[in-house]
Amino acid sequence: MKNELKLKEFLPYRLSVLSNRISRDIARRYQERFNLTIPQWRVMAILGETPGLSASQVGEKTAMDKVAVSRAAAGLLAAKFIARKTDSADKRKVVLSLSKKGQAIYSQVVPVALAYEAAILDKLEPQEKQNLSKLLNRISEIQAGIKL
Amino acid sequence: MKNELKLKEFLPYRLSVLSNRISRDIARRYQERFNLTIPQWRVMAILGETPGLSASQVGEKTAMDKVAVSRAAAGLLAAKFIARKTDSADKRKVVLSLSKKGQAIYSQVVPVALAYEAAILDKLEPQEKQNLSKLLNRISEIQAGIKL
DNA sequence: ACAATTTAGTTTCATATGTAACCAATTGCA
DNA sequence: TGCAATTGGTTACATATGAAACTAAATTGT
Repeated sequence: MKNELKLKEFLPYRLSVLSNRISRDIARRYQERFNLTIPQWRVMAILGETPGLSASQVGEKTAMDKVAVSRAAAGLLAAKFIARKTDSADKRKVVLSLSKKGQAIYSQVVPVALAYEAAILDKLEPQEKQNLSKLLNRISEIQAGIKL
Repeated sequence: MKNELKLKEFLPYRLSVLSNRISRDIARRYQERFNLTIPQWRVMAILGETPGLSASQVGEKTAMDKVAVSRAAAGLLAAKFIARKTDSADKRKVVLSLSKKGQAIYSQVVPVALAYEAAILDKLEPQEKQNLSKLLNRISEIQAGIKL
């Protein structure tokens, strides 16, 4: 059993540093070109995939808590990138979808996002990409199973 | 060329969600048991490995910016977990090292950190662990090379 | 030797984020 | 029914974080 800690080799640290670098990098692109924060973009991304979700469904799909969704939606609404109407069947719910304007932005942002991802993935072998994807899934499952 | 975005399959998103879950999980442990934030723990971790670093050296090694280091150090100093003295040769510099008390905490936190990591790594095959490590290094290098 | 620049670190201010309190609508069930 | 508990969402407050201004010390160039 190892009993010494080397930060550079510590998995949570390595993941965190890598992920934060990538997120900052992407955040800057979204910010500069489209004036979107990451949470805002996530909400748009999920609405672009699946329009007409309620705020809480957006939360589930994006792994954002409801406050974050609410705030992102408020910003997107102010920019008129999304529309928001209360569900007629359940008046607590709020149904979100991209506006015309939002769709236009969405279709501009998607290529930027995919290009960034491709800048990384294109340098990996097919086999490596597959390993990566499997490992991320495996680790996510394992993590979800860790008891406090 | 792919022209559609599925958030669940988007590498930066997957990395970010996984990394944030792990960080939150660990942060809670450090917080509850030792009253340490993640930046504070990182500073302690690096000082535990390499005592006597200056604040900026700590920043380099931990991938924290100087403001974060300064704040973490202030908190650790208040808790008397580290000592801080200005370098006699260069009086701008501040040399940090764990105090007795800090060392005691350090030796308690290390096993918690390693246990968390082991909870994940022990479920992977040796081959998978190796792949994971290589992939993280590869992607970090690739990321560092992406031009804005 | 000394003004201009750079470096180390801290402080300030503005923004982001998380937790908890809150409001309103719905559901459960006595 | 009718009222307690739950759910969806927003608001308020307290803390965290990042960018930029600032202070002090060291270095550079003349």
